[in-house]
Amino acid sequence: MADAISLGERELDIMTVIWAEGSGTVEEVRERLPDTLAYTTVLSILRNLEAKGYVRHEAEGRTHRYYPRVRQGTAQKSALTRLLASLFDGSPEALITRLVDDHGVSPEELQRLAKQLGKRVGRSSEGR
Amino acid sequence: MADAISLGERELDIMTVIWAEGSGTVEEVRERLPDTLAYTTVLSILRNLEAKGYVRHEAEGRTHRYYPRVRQGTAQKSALTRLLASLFDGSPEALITRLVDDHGVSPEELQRLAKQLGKRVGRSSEGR
DNA sequence: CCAATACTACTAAGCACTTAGTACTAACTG
DNA sequence: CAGTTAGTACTAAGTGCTTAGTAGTATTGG
Repeated sequence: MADAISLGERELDIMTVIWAEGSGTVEEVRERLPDTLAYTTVLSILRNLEAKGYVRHEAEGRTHRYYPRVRQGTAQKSALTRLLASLFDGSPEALITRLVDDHGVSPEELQRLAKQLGKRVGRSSEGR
Repeated sequence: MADAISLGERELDIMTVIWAEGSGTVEEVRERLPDTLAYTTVLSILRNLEAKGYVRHEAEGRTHRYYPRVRQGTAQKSALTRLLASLFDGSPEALITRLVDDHGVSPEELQRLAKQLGKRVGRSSEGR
């Protein structure tokens, strides 16, 4: 698991904004966060994320614009791998069963989704 | 989310043993952990878990035997809820798609699972 | 040019989880 | 019954994430 992505809660909030918008300055990110944080807090977290290699920045006038260096899909994969290993004994089926039982996914929807996914071609492992 | 369960990595390791075995003394848990930890470390974590209400203990001779007070299913639900909200925009479909793309679940298996789940009756949110 | 403004860099404190040592207590053994 | 052993309680230090303040730098307007 060379590139396992591990994010704290706030870090994830911020990455979510960056992923959704494609990029962002400190102020732009700050505005879009679900909770109000100090400018310097957002900056600190962005710098941490940069130190971990999850974002990079470019100077834009006198401000810095931050860009993602990892894809959301990669983070999703990492998080799912961790969750499967830790709580579901590595069984995706157990996880899906729980989605059906607890998260409002009906077997009918699941079937529809299965058909739809079956039609797609050669996408067996995207991620990178 | 009244009963959201939040566990650290080691705490989860230990809960996993307790769930799998049904109960355990400090030493029993320690033996079954994936990594080697000091006896006192395992005890500390169990006591933390007890303080959070996730396990309880009974005296057994001169040792303590720890029992789960929350079900693994409850922890699975909490973890999935958190993951869905944080990385999948609340979309179970997006999560399942990622399982298919990255975790070796074929659309055929998914379809089989959907059928199987469809046959079950009235289990909309059970747990064990 | 100088002051105001808009940022970034540096620093640090708080919290939760992890880890484990030391001290204490109860039970068994010779 | 005293020493050894097994186990728990108490204490504390380390780490990483979160949060934000203060100081410094660069741009811009008068």
